[in-house]
Amino acid sequence: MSVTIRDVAKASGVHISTVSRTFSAPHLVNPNTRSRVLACAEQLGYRPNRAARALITGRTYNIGLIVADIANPFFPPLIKAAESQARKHDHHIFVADTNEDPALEEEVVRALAKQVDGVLLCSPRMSNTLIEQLSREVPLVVVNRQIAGIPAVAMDVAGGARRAVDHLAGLGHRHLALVSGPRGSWTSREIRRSATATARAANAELTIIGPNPPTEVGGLTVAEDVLRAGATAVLAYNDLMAIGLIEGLLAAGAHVPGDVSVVGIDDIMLSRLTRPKLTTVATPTAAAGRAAVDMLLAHGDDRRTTAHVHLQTELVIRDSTGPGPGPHSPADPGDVIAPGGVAS
Amino acid sequence: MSVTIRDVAKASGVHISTVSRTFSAPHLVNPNTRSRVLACAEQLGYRPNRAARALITGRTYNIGLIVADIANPFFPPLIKAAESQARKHDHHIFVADTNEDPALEEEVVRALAKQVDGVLLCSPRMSNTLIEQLSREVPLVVVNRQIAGIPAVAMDVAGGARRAVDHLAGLGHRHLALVSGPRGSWTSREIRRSATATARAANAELTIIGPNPPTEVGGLTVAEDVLRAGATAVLAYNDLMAIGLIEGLLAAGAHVPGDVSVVGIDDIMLSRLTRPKLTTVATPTAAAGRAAVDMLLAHGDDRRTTAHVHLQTELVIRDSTGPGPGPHSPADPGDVIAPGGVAS
DNA sequence: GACATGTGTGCAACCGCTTGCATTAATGGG
DNA sequence: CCCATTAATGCAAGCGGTTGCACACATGTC
Repeated sequence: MSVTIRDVAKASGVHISTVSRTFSAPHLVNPNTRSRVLACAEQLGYRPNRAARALITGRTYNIGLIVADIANPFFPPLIKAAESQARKHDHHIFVADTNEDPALEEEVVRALAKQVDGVLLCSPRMSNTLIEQLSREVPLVVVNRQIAGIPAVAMDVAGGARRAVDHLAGLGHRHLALVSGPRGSWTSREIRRSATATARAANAELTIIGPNPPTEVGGLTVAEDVLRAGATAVLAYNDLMAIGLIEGLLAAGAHVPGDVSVVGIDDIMLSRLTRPKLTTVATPTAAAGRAAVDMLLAHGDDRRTTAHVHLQTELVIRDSTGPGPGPHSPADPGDVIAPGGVAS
Repeated sequence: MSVTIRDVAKASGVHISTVSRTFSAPHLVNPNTRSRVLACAEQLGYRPNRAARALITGRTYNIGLIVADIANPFFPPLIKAAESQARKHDHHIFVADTNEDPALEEEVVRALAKQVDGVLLCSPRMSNTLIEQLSREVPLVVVNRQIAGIPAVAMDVAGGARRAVDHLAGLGHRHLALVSGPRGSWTSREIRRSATATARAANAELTIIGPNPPTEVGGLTVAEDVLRAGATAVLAYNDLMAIGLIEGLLAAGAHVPGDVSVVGIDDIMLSRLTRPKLTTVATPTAAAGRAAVDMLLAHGDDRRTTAHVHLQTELVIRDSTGPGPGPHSPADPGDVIAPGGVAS
């Protein structure tokens, strides 16, 4: 069927081991022989079988990339960057979608383990202990998570959340809401921790709503909760939820940012295109994808140090945030702040 | 390092071939032996090495999925559906991004060929002859392309384009523009063919602008061309371009749909969220992903018939299209149709 | 009781490739 | 001219599995 090393050996009149060396250790073969072998290989269309090679070398030149939801716009830029970086190093990537299901994550890591040199676990939902255990079976790099002893690339969402809350408080909002993300998300915990501390420092009230599925629908369905809580500004776990939330608020008759300000996180492409344009915390997803691949591939060289890469985030102020009720025009209890009939 | 079939054999006191059969032909081994082997395997954490198995069986249980641009919102739902469907059949998928580069497509197919049972070529940009050639090296299914002898799943974009043009003509637009997609795209050719024929039948003028990169920027940059051409309605190759185009039109001072109506194709998630909401031709991307995987996996059974699956599209009318100048208020040559100072 | 039949297991070759070791030829030094 | 080096290649084992074949044993049949 397919052309193997034996065919090339036969065609060029050398032993298969010489053909093998021509490709994997060229300096060991005589230049003349080498070029003859290469010519034959070229002519026959020979391509080394990586799986066969991996069997003996232990290196597959494959990487596993596991994400919670491919269709979540946060991930495609990360996947794209990782794939591109991987191919620069002659690696291919398996992509698996775990549907936000921790059990599926474990299953997929194990299923992939034998065919990859390592796995990138992006925003994993499983427990730290399980991740530690898996990392003994296959090299792991986690993205958006921090676990002692596991190489990681994390984005500074805590700093982003702090700046977002400060921004809102600075606009005069005294009652904030945090629409949190899915259970098991390290990012969500970080945001919550940072937002809580920052709100307290700014002397603002913070209502936490969640956990919620990190989707547009997840945001849409909490619009009522936000209004009922009387918050005039909201930080959402991600842009998708923020956008859904805005839809929900508008549907309920509340204006954005007139009645309620909304900040998202991620700065997905979408966020520049909705109306109002979304104020959000930009996360460097492409850089994270590249960095994660680099760490995974470098990891073999130096098992002693487990690096933790930290990437900065940035608050991008657009049109979904505006001044709050402020001290001089306080929203009295009982005031209707939206045609939806919700009291602040 | 890793636990192999030999470890299990030793632990359960049988020959490796019996262990092998326990997993790949259970009916051939005595129930008692089988359960003993399974118990040992379980206890040792044994997992068959698929690459090793593939070496001898020729089945890798992997699929290659090649797309032009992962970050293009059209693809993620397709990838997600394909991945999910593949895993239902116990297959894993490699994802490769070719950056709209035909040469890279060829390279990637060849690089992946040995490690997969087949490749899904989504919206390929390379030539038919090259695809035919590659399909002799590895089972191929093409998505959004039709080539005799190659299994394909195609969406009825021609029908979609027809309905879109009819919609616009029906609104009274006499001068349409088609913002076409990238060179090498079958979809783009289909749209062009269908739009041209439909416009002629409707007795409307059609200006073709392109080829263009199928991105938001690609749409944005042709806004001026559209205005200069004097078209009052536009069909874009995809939603991303349509959205970029709308941005460009608004920036140039033209109203949408007041001055120019815009129709996209794909109905990506984004299109419901922009303002104005985009009128578009919805394509069944998830269904396409599933169907493509099914065809690839079924293909082995029945090499004689090369199926071509055809999926319907649907015109979704939202807010980016409106009445044209109509017969009673024609836009005279010289009329300024937009503050941008463009004559129709 | 001889014989075909079937069941469960072991043996060994093999998938495509790598690699330690042995072998041979060429080279240089004394 | 002999010996130690070095360079280039061949040989064969083995990576983790699968599978055709042979074998041993238990059954059922007449």
